[in-house]
Amino acid sequence: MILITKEEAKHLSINNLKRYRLRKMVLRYLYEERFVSAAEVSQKISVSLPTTKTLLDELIALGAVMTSGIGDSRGGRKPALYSLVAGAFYVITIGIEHYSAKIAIFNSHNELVTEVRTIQTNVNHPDLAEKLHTVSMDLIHEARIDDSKIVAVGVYMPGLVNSATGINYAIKNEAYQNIGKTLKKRFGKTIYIDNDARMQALGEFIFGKAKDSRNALVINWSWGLGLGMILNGQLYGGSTGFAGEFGHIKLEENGILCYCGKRGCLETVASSQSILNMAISGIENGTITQLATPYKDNLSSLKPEDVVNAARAGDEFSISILNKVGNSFGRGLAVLIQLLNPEIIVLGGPISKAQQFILTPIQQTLNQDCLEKISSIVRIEISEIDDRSGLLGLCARLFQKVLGDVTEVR
Amino acid sequence: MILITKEEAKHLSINNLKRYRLRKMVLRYLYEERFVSAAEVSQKISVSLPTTKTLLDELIALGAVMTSGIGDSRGGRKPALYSLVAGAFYVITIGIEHYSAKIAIFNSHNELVTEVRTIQTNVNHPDLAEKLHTVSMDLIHEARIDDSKIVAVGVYMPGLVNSATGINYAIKNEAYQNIGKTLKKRFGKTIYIDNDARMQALGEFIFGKAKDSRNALVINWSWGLGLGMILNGQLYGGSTGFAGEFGHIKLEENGILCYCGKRGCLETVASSQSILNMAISGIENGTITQLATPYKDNLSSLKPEDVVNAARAGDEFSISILNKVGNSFGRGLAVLIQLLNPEIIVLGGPISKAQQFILTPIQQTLNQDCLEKISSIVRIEISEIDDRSGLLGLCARLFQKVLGDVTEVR
DNA sequence: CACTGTTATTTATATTTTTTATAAAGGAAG
DNA sequence: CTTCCTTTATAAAAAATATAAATAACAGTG
Repeated sequence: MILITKEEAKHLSINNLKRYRLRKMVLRYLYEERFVSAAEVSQKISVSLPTTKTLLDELIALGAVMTSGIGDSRGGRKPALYSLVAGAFYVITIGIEHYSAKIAIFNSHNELVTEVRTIQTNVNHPDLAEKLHTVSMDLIHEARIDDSKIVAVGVYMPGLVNSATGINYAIKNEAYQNIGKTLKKRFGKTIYIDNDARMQALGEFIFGKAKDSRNALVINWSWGLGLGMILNGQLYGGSTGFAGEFGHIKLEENGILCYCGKRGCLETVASSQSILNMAISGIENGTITQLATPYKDNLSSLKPEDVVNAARAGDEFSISILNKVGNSFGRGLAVLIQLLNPEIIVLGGPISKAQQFILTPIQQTLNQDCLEKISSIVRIEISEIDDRSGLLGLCARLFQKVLGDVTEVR
Repeated sequence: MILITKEEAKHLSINNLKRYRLRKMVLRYLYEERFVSAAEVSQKISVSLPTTKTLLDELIALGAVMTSGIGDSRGGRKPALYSLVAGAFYVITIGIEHYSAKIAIFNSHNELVTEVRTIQTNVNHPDLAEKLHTVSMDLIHEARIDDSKIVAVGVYMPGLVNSATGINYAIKNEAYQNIGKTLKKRFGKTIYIDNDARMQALGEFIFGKAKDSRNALVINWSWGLGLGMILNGQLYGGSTGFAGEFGHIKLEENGILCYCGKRGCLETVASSQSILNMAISGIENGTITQLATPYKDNLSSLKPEDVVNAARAGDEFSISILNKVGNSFGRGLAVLIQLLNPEIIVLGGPISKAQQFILTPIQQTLNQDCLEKISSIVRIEISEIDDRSGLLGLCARLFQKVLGDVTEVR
């Protein structure tokens, strides 16, 4: 076995432990950099070139690494390049959403090796874990993957998820609070569970707009306001994994009642639902708008996206709604910026697709509410990968766990 | 030299680099643990006992480490204990406050080896750097410290300090925006500059109430509201060192005008100044209060501490003021808790000394504004070391820098 | 107080790694 | 096309490190 558990690693002799750690460092570096020369690896892991070579040779013998051509030189002999074998390791990623779940398998080049299969279900489904396992097995067989090469299974889900324990405290059904335990039994692999917004944030950090930003905030702007944070280059989850409850910070003393039971939560004035509420009451009151004709007698089919599209088509009423919502959202964002001084904020979800109709009012509010020195350095951008950032983030997180966290390695 | 610069380390051969890193790891471990056996060191640095022994012997020969007695055993031969020599390294810590500066020197046991000398001055003093240097030199001589054993000089100051560059963007005077540069010239040592609230947070994290809490918030509750954050066990400064502007988050849409130019900042309703304002207007309006007699004709000498003391003596009016301020503060704190899910919040500064008179209204507001799952796990405590947490934090930070950040060491 | 079990320390040997030297491969300049 | 320089690759010598075995120190027990 190339990778072993922490428990097994404890029983290794000093020499074997060193070897194992070096191997993991090499694998981690190859995972992150794709094509590297032996000299670069040697530099990175602070080990002489001959030993680096034997390490690489061992990994080649184990089938995890391969040589792939020769690189460019800046004056001397061209180096042989090494890379991870794409099929050396696989991870299964599962994204649980409100009424559906996505399942997909990635290889060690972060490439999808299966379709993203979507199943209709919900968090309280009686045999969710079993269903997820069955579908995963189907995918493994279809893609003809050797089961032993699956190194980890990851799940993201909404709610208050403590990734250290895998327990979701927002779910009433006790059996599914701790779905990790059930999955562990079924899969017999390393299981990792985290919150959906956090995995999206990691996806943006590694593959998206927040790449290379050590301090980034990613907000999924939809029915709720999911916030994932990258702080000091690390995913931040808080002491019990509940960090990022951006939608339920209270900005109005006597605001609208939120479904969480509190009053004046940001979600009550800056979510998809608030957009719908405003649109519906406007249509009912006979406001002139493009939305009136198609939806007047069919209010229940009105979706937030429709308001966004109408705004893009020039509908003044829709623009004013987005303006209001943007201002409210901006007030919350200003708080975040003052507290965390991020260098980038990435917005995802349907509302973010309103582009300038939403960015302009946000910026307006930030100018009002923030210290100039702090707000002037932050970039606000719209995600380009928010349909898959969660699964990608999960994929990256799993490989981080399996190949060693940068922060873990001593 | 036991410690060298990063630049020098780059020119080391692989073997010497390894040796150097191991030495630093040993020193760091001894700095953190005080008394350890060779076996423990060996474990910690993943190196065999014989080599650990030679490492320790070398460090003893260099005068940085000494044996100090023997430890307890659980059945076998008692181990020889090793510890850092107290006088092996020293750091100079400088705390710049609004109208004064504190200077003190600590040894590698985090012990003060001089008095804490206070000089009257302010950030815009024409020759602040020179004065600080002169006083430091006096202290060095008085304590008979060998100058070569001073390994770093640290400064904390209020404002928007970027600790990576040492520049303070809140100070108008350009020459003193970058006091680090001037100090570097004078001292010729590693200079570290950071924000006051952050250093207090680190002090609490390492020596105070937040010890062993990986996610802690420390608030200095005084004229301003200084926030320092420990997230994932690391000090958090944001992308440009401006994180923690808790006092200037906007919670009231049309609130009081703040000196920062914005309206409705938390500081306008939850700082020392707001306590004074309420007390003064109450006294002027003839409210019955213990404060009336001593201060009626002498309002300018009224201090926030007086209100706190009156409350403790049972003065209803003062209690009601603290109640209001506690509620306002609680609203801000609720936002912090929802976003960051800390396990402890440590309050320092004069207002925090009001104990239950302020904790009760805070808790009340938290119950209203927070999700129960998040607020129920957070402990709110009053600092016991807030008169010296800043210098202590700075001392720890300097040794972290010099002996290698845990996160830096690979 | 001798005996046994346990842990710490030291020494000798075996193993691993680095260093140094040398060869091979390629680029740049004349 | 040759020479010189730089970089990579490999082999052999030298140094550093780990392992294992031996010794020392101590606690508990009969």
